[in-house]
Amino acid sequence: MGFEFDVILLTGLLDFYAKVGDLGSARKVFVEMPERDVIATNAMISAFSRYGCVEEAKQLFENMSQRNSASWNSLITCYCKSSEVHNARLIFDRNPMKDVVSWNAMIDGYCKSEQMVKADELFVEMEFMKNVVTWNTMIAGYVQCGEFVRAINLFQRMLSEEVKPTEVTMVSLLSACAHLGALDMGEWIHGYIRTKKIMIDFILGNALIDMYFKCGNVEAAIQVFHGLHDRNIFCWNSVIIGLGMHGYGKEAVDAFIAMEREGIKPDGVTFVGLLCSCSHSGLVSVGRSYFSEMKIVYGIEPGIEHYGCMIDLLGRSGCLQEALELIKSMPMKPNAVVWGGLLRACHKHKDAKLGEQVTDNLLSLDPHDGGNYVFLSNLYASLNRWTEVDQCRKLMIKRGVRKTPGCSSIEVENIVYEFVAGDTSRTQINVFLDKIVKEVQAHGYEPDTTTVLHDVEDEEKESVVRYHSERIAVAFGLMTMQPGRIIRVVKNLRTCDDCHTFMKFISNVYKREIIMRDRNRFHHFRNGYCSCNDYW
DNA sequence: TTAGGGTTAG
Repeated sequence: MGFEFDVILLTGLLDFYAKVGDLGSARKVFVEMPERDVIATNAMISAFSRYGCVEEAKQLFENMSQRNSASWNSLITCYCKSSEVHNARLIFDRNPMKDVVSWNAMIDGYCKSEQMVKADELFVEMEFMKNVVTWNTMIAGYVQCGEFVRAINLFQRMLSEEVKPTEVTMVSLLSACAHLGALDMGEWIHGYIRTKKIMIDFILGNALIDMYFKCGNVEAAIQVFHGLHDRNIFCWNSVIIGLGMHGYGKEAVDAFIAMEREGIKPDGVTFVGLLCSCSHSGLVSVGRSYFSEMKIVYGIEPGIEHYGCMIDLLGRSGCLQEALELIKSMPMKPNAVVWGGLLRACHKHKDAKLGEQVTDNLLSLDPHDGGNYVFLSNLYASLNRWTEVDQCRKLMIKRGVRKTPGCSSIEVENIVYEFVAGDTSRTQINVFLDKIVKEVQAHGYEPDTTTVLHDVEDEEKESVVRYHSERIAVAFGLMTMQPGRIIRVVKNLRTCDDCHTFMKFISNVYKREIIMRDRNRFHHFRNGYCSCNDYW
């Protein structure tokens, strides 16, 4: 009795040390235990696994005279966590007492290393052994790999096989909806959570808030936030980031103040959200002062991402020199994002001299990002420097750099439709789009010729800009959606000036609200105006 | 003692 009690107690202590980050003490407890049973040894293996000490875990495992299934599973997890999926598989295959946990651990290992084909092979092989964790692992895996539609499809299969989803399932699905901008689907999941009375904890609450913001429904996001019993730093951060990306800079700052009042300490992510919010709303002095307070008042050392926000904030508002000085004063080496922010600012404020200087740095750091070349090319184009535009294009061809194709999606009746720039195969939509162009031209819209070079590497420049993906998506929305319904479009890149103007005209001429999420932020078009005040 | 979920800069 005494021995058992000791072992259980000491194992608990070992586990406690491991979980609070003190591997040394955990190991000491283990070594000094008078006797060690399987459970204690498994706990030690898990502790090693937590800290990536694969060799120690393996040694301990190999020396065990007796093992239970948890021993095998702990080692599988250990290899997976250290990205040694191949070794995990060797243990998995050797394991004589495979249970559902072994399979799930192995599937998760494949998911985390983005080997979804292998994960799916095991998933299929499991047949009736699958439990809800298996399904959750696969769904989360697809989300982590960016295969959002697959994740949703798998969920539908899960329902058809009558497996009862859990709050974990919901979190992954909401994350998929947030990425896709699939509001209808997100709302359906919220409804499902309510009818099935699924507990809304921190994580699920945060997933809902994030989904509503990223799908363009600010009010619903705020409502969920206020409905939560408890809010942790993730929830506050999502609110600050969400408000900022919709252009509610002042409200984001207010949220930050409210958060402090509630006694929650901001972290690095909070400041990314806060500075970014200031940047989108042109709150230059507020942003400057929060940046300077970060370390002194809040004890948070600014990271490269915070410098990135500041350079964007300063550059966008026209303080190009100050932005450059800040880059020079950074304690770390500036990366492509930092230089990219300044390049965009040079483009906006038509400073070709600084733009060239910045580009040298940028292209040496990130020679394969097509977007950078496009931006430089646009900068030259806006200054009528066509020789340089041409050189830029040739350089891209020489280096084999391709611009990411523009892609927009729109959700109609629960189905997400995707459109790619320059797609002229959908004749009906394009005919309709041409009609829209004529209509808004009659109301004063003039196509901006400088953005014709937005897609420098494409031969069919004309048709590409005429059929930028967001235009096709909006045309499709106007064709298929009931009058008065908000058109919501998600684009993978930043929208160009010309499309931005075009959307403003449509919102006025067709009396339609358009909410567009681009790579950077949200644009709410209504009555000929955009919520970003043309500042983006 | 073993498996699944959340926020972040161009």
